[in-house]
Amino acid sequence: MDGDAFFVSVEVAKNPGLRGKPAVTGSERGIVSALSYEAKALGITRGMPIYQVKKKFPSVIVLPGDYESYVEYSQKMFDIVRRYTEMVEEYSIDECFADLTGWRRPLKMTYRQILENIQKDISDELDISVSLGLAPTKVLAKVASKWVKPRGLTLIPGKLAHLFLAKTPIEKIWGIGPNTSRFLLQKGVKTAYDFASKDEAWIKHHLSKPYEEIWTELNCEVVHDIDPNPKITYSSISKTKTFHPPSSNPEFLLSELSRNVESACRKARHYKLETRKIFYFLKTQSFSYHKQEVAIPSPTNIPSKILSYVEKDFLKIHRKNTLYRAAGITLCDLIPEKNRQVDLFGDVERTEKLVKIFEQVDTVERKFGINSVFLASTLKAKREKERNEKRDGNRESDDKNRDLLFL
DNA sequence: TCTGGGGTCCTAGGACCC
DNA sequence: TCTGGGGTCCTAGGACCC
Repeated sequence: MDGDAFFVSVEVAKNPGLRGKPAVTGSERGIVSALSYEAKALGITRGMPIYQVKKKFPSVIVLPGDYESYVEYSQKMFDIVRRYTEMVEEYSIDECFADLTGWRRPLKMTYRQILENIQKDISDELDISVSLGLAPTKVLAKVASKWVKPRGLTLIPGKLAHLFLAKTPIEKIWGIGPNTSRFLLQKGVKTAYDFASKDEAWIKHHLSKPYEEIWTELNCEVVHDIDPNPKITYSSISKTKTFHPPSSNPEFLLSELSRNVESACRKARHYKLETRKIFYFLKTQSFSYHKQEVAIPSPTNIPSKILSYVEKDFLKIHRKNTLYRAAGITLCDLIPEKNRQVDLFGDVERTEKLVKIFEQVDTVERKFGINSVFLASTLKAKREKERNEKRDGNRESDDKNRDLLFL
């Protein structure tokens, strides 16, 4: 199941006055995240810069993303699918896989009827539309769900798969990107059918495991099972922010990093994870990265600790007279908090104090909103963000009109 | 397409071990 | 000093997804 122009559909559901109009979301990011079918008809595409949309298509309604609503609708949408089977895997905010095997008899419906009911429930109750595809494997189900959009409902029985695959260009297959498509095209493989009909030895010889698995699934044999377990952990957490205008000011850049570190750590604490290795970078105007990796001696999710490592060799990556457009951080090598080990050479007492302080920060934020407490080193970045929001006329931050506290 | 933000998995090759 | 054979772990980087 795949939501149709999901973010925009939710905006329309929240504000029916938008229905039938060309609209896009993403003004807060500067590029189009999602677009209504009317906007698509005008020639707007995903990823198009917002300023271009405004200039070329002044009639288009440009909206900032409202992630909380999208999550809410997403959950309701998946809960509706769960009325028909518990085997639902939430794949992304607007997509899920569901295993309907064996449910025809208990539900007294054909597979088509089950899909029709899911589609109708979602439409009636949430006022958004989805496209559905039914097939013997995930890779084929993806083909099916994209076959007709919006409000599509496509069944691909294994025996008829070849008919669909013959009409599907190889680059449209889930997991086959531009690079592999180019390679396959050179080898004369143009359609998904060409690919699926190669023999196994050919696939093994030319490609790696993930592509072998796609090949198997295109041939109707299941490799990727449906996993109904909710995601409870991460192997990495990253936060990146592009700012404009670009800057070479080290204090400003550090404060942008500081803000990213804080928000990455907030997420890590929420999932009770600690990092053993961080990776941070500055992105230049020419889209190259000046990056640095640091091993953290004792795992942590405390921003001030991590920041001290960032500050230590920040100057190694920062070059004078270079304009940077973005800064980012990734917490890698995440392990569960309970495995915390004390750093023999670190300041144990201070660390324990910091842990307690940030427990309180989390409590304060739960009560007064995210960013009601932040590091002083983040201040510059905060000011910048507020200026931009004022300029762009976006929704104001939750932390407006509130006393600012910082450590 | 002048270009955001957040992830995952796989492979090759080096270091190191018995 | 020169030699065999087998295995694991880690890291960097590529490719892909939404």
